Amino acid sequence: MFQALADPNRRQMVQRLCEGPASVSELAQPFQMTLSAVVQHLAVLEGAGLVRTQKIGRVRTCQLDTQALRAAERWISERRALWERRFDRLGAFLAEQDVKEGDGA
Amino acid sequence: MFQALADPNRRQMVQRLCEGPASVSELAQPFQMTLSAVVQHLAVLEGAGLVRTQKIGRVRTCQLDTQALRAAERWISERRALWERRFDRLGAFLAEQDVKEGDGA
DNA sequence: TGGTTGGTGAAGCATGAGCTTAAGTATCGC
DNA sequence: GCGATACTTAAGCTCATGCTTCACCAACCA
Repeated sequence: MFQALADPNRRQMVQRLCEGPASVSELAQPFQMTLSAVVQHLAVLEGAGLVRTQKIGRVRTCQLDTQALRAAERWISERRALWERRFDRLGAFLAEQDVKEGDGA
Repeated sequence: MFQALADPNRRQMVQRLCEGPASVSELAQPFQMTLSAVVQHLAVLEGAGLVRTQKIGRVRTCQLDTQALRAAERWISERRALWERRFDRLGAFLAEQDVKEGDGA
């Protein structure tokens, strides 16, 4: 999942898909690379659950699936919150220590 | 940044650092790998701005820096929101297409 | 019907990521 | 001072990743 978002090209594809569904060729258009390469990136994104695709006739249409994005967002925000809460506690503790220091000794 | 979080070992380190600062050796303890390898992971995390470290005497202490986490969170949530807003506008239509495709043909 | 378009699949190649070993440096405790 | 501790640095090895080429199939359309 993070693996999938690690590549700049794939992030750009996600970016593109934010603006609406696209066929494989449309998705490949802004890139220099081969259609083959694009399809491989697409496979990674799909494997990570970031993108869903369906083929109609000979054209495969891709769109974002926000489930995985949600999961990633949650992972990050949980950890951030955890650390920041800890930091607050530490801050309070240090402040208290300070008070005691300045006061007692 | 996403690159840095792409590796499971590094995510585990981040996890560990959520619970408080740690020295390099402490951080390395749960892993099978060499201290060297851990330091290399640490360098990646630090390079991504996820971790800050300072060396006192001969021990280097590491702690989370939530700035980068915040940035990642923002990137994801912006894109998710963008797509979901779009989905709301187009949603009924696309969903209907989906149903017809998957069901009828 | 046959050419063009849109995508698929496999093979191969170059680079980089993740790890190890090994040797080195700076501190700490005795 | 001297050995142990806590890293640091460099080199090398292996396997995964990102890409290309090429052959191929399937649908569209003139």
